[in-house]
Amino acid sequence: MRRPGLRERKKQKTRLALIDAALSLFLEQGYEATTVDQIAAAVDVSPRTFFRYFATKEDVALSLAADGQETMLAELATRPADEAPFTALSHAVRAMVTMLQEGDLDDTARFLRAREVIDSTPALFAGSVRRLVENERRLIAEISRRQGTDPDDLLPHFVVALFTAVARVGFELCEPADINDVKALAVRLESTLALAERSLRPGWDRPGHPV
Amino acid sequence: MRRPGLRERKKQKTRLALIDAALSLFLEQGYEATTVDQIAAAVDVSPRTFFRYFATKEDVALSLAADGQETMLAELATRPADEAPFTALSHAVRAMVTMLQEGDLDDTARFLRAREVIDSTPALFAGSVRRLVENERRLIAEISRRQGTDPDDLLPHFVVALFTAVARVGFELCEPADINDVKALAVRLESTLALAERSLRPGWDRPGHPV
DNA sequence: GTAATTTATGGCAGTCCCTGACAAGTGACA
DNA sequence: TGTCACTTGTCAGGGACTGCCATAAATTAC
Repeated sequence: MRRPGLRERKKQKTRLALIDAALSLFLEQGYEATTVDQIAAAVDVSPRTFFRYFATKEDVALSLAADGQETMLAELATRPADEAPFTALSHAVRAMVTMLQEGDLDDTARFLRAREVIDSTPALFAGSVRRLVENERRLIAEISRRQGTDPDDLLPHFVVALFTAVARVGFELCEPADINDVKALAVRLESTLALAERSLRPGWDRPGHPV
Repeated sequence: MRRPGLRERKKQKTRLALIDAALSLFLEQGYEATTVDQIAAAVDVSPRTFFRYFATKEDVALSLAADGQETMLAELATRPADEAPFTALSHAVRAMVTMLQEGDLDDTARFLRAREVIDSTPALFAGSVRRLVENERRLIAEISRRQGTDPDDLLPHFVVALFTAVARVGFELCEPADINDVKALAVRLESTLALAERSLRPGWDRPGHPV
């Protein structure tokens, strides 16, 4: 775990600075009202450089969530192969929240701030869901690999789509109480997972159960 | 059911012409590669007019699916109030497919062509999911109205999100067999609905069941 | 320590999506 | 037929995003 070179550290620094500046501006004056020129100017960087860090304007708000998805996928890969798919997926999301609780305080605050902006901005919320769904392909691949089934089977698609739905509701903004700490977020997620658990028949997510 | 005036008929005609031209171009040279100028030129209409018919470039491909969602919502409103939420939603999607089967042949062909383009274009697929999710708000409102519960309750959110997931998988392109007729689409949808039916516990979508 | 190489950045020109405003053309209706 | 409402085209412009090239900084080689 050698600390990376100066160049790399600088890059991470500007990346975070861009995210922070963008989130502040989005909260202040709204997402569509702020231009990337403004964001770049706030960090004292050229607009061209902004697009070298983030492919699109919405990316700057969604990149943290994307990171979360990566850790989720990584966690999923470590789950025992004999674990039921939905159970494994549930543990994977939990790992994401756990990482938030254990991680750097600044990082956690930033993440929650991004969540707040995303939830209150339709365009960003849509983008967030888009990413979630795009990520399903990888989850399906991993699940069908674990089960040794064909990725084109209906079941893995169904399991993953259903899981995505649960995760989506679990991370949703719960009115009227703002979720401003990780704890409340974890509670909300757990109650949604529990609801799913008691709504589904045992063994529903494994092949061979039906008929 | 009086036929609308000339002005209205002309508008519908250009609308369909724009959709057809756009779908052809998208299939031919890809979505990103075609500009709205090209689409407008193909219909002999100014680019400005294109945006009077469709708010965005992706709208021209998604508007038919949006129409389908409208008929679904309308059907949902006619379902008996004592029907279980998920059952009512299932009947609502079925009504959409039925309408396709009974409707004009040109309309059906156009719809399937749009579906083909959407499924093979990541950007459009993403937009399609976005619309689906945006529509959830209305579905949630309707479901909680039927049940007499608070729209902020976890349950209606859960039911609708889960239903959206099922519908999404049901309309998915099933490799390697292309779904090029409505019949095959209906079959796929039914088998997904059946899978959901036997995966869920009876009464899961009504309040009071848990504990 | 200096030179050579790699990599990040800035500036610029240009494309495309999308919008507001105004003027001109076309159906609706008395 | 004449007035009114609505649709369309044109124009100007903003904002997102990209390719290209020159410059500056950090890394590596010597």
